[in-house]
Amino acid sequence: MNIGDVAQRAGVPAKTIRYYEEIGLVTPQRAANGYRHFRAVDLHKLAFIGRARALGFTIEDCRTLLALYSDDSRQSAQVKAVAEEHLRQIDEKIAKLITMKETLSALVQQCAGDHRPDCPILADLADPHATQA
Amino acid sequence: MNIGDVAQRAGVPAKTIRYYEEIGLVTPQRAANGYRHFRAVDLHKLAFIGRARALGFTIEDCRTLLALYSDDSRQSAQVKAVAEEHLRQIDEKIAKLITMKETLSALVQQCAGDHRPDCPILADLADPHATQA
DNA sequence: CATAGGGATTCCAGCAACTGGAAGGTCAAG
DNA sequence: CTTGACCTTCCAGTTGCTGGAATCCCTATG
Repeated sequence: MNIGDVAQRAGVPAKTIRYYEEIGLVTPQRAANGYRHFRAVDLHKLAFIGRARALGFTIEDCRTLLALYSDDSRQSAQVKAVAEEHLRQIDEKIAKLITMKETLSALVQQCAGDHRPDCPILADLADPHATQA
Repeated sequence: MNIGDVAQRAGVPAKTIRYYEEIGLVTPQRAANGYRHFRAVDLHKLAFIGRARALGFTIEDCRTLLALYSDDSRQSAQVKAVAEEHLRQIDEKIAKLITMKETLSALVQQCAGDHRPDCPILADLADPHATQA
């Protein structure tokens, strides 16, 4: 299969696949004409990576997960550890975003949003301690 | 004030302040010795930016917000629009992260996390449709 | 007055993970 | 033989800094 096919089937852009090759995540063979030639195992690997990325794993995590995947002597605890650490980071991000959301939506609600210049959002950014309720 | 003072008071690293100058967010004066010289207004601006960044606004948003802030003829609706758009993006990110979290934590819960190689996390990444309950 | 320290300066490089675009080679169909 | 859809490489840009090297400046102390 050529890169276009794999891209479509794995749901990963061709550009991204080339990038993955560049950083050594995948190593497709080459045809005589210089085209990359992907076998079923490459496709499978790319789909794996695609799903891992969709779950927010970093590229380095993907590398680790792929290594574990093809390591018969792995222990599921190793995989779980990677996933749990990632889960922690997701939780952190969510917490941060929710804090932002709360602060910001409170300000947005206080803002008239009309033609007048007075704006509690700007007022808070300018000086949060002077925020007139 | 020199950059170190401003950094401390505005809660923005000196490196970052230099970067902000480079991209034209702030334009401190220069002393005879080449040192950046910050006035109260610069400090205020940097604190403003710092707070906006803490709320997750992009640098471009900061530029817009600063422009609105110093525009007497602004309409609060303009500010509100920027904030609401940002809020939408925060919501999107949260939603994405929560989806990830749900999927991933379900997998993590199914994983024994012991010395054996069998792992539903890897199994799902390898082939989500074959996931054996 | 020499020097040591704690600032400050510039510039270059790198992070993460792509993405866009230019310039060109290849292949199958009509 | 040409057209159009692929493919190739390489370079640059994205976002928002951050680290480090080499060098300069200022103040205080011995």
